[in-house]
Amino acid sequence: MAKGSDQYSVLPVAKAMQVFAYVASQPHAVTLAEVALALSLPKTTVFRYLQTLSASGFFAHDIERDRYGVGERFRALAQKDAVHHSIRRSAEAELDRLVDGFRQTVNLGVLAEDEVVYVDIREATRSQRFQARIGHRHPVHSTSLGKAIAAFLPDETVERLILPEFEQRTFRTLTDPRTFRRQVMETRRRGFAMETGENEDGVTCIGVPILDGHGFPIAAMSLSAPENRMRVLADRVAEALQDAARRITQALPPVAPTISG
Amino acid sequence: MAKGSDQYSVLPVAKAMQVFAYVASQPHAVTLAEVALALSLPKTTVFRYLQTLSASGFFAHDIERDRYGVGERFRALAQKDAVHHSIRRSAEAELDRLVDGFRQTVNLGVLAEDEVVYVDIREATRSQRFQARIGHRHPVHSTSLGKAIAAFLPDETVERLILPEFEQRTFRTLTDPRTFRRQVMETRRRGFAMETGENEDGVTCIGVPILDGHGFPIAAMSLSAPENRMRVLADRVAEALQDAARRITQALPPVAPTISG
DNA sequence: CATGGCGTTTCGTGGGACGGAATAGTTTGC
DNA sequence: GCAAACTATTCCGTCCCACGAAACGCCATG
Repeated sequence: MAKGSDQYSVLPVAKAMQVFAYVASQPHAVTLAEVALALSLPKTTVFRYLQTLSASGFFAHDIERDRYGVGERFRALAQKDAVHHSIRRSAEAELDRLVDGFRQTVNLGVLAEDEVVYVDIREATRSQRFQARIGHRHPVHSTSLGKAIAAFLPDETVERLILPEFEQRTFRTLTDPRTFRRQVMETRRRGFAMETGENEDGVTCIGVPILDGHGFPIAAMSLSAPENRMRVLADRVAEALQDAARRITQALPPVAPTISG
Repeated sequence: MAKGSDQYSVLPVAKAMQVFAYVASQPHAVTLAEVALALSLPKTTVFRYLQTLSASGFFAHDIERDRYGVGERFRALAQKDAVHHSIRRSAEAELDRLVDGFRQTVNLGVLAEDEVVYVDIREATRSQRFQARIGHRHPVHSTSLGKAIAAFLPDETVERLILPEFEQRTFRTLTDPRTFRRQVMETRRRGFAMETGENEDGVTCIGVPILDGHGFPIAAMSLSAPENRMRVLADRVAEALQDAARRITQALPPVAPTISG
């Protein structure tokens, strides 16, 4: 039970987290007095933390019984994190294997707010000048990650992703919705997506979806290489990516419920 | 996004929870600058919160990449809460049904640190003088809840529950380990546990285990009544409890992984 | 070599977190 | 049925420490 006195720790926050941990770990909804006693904190202080945590939706205050429990906001966050975490965790080993095998940059991405978010990136070289960074967002239509995911989404969802104005990121970016639809069909058929300098000049990508147990594309994985390099590697890369994606699907925890759409 | 300025809110805590929510909702590990920008908070402040949350184990600080993500402590809590929550939630309707049907107090309990913890209680009458309260703990050997759970636990675990000195709560409490073992066998055979004034004078209980998909007793449910009342009801109560428990098992989310033993 | 972006550290200030004590409201127990 | 004991809530004065601007140092970038 570290006191959290690490130079920069904010005491109210550290103590509130103690309260948080206690409440979340109990099998039952708790009372103010119980928490104060268990943590040896003044009840006024605990009272304020409970109020604060309830006000922000992390706790639920059952007025009737005057008891505090974990709230839906917390559960929603936990659920979201669990999904993301299991994706990253299951993909780890395969990303390493790919970067070792091809000596090229490998990306893991998910769809969020209709954009591709880079979630993990393994660089082969130090010259990362043109690479994306973790957390960066790129359009769906200009990336192999985006195309790979879109291809395995229900048609309605794909239509929603089609913006009136697709951003022209390079002179090669395909901005015509009809072209996009055709590529989606093509990707769905052959199982992997391609992108040649449409997102970043001189860089080519091959991407594959990562499907959950229900066949839903919860993420995608891509390998990017300079155009001339990729010309040689393409076939082997496509093969390797698809194999890796299959193994990741296997490694995923059984039936991630994905409660909220 | 309520500011959480509800009279008693502690600002540092409220803001730290904003940080918490942001980090947990992102699919990727985040940087200090990203959080500060996203939440429009001064980076010094965010820095301190991230430090505090990392120090307390809720966040994991990846020093290598200087990124913050959700930590294992948080996941463990979330997991624990999810299990407890799903038990309570699945049992709710059945508890109500039982209390309505028999007009007697109904209890829901789980095992924690080798004791029975009351997790939900529905009182039929106002005279709650002798009843347990939510969060209270009673011994395994003197309650029908405890016996019901013990009966469906692996033998090794049952042995661990047997203390050198079983507490004598009433003059009827059975304190002999051999008697306890015999009752456990008996309970396992017939599917429900009985307890007559062994925990509280004049009160008799019948308890049944609530099993998860693997047949593991994750909780138990009991109905308590005055001895003379129970004499009449016993058969019907045992029947009803077992039916209810079966339905709760059905209502439980598919395969609660129960990651940690 | 210069520039910008980042995380870390410092520091002085003032607001607000703190907790004891008083209040109010409810249950317990005789 | 009244007193005692418990609870959650409110009040208030003190003093601490959370705050955030600014400075610093460290890579990367170009």
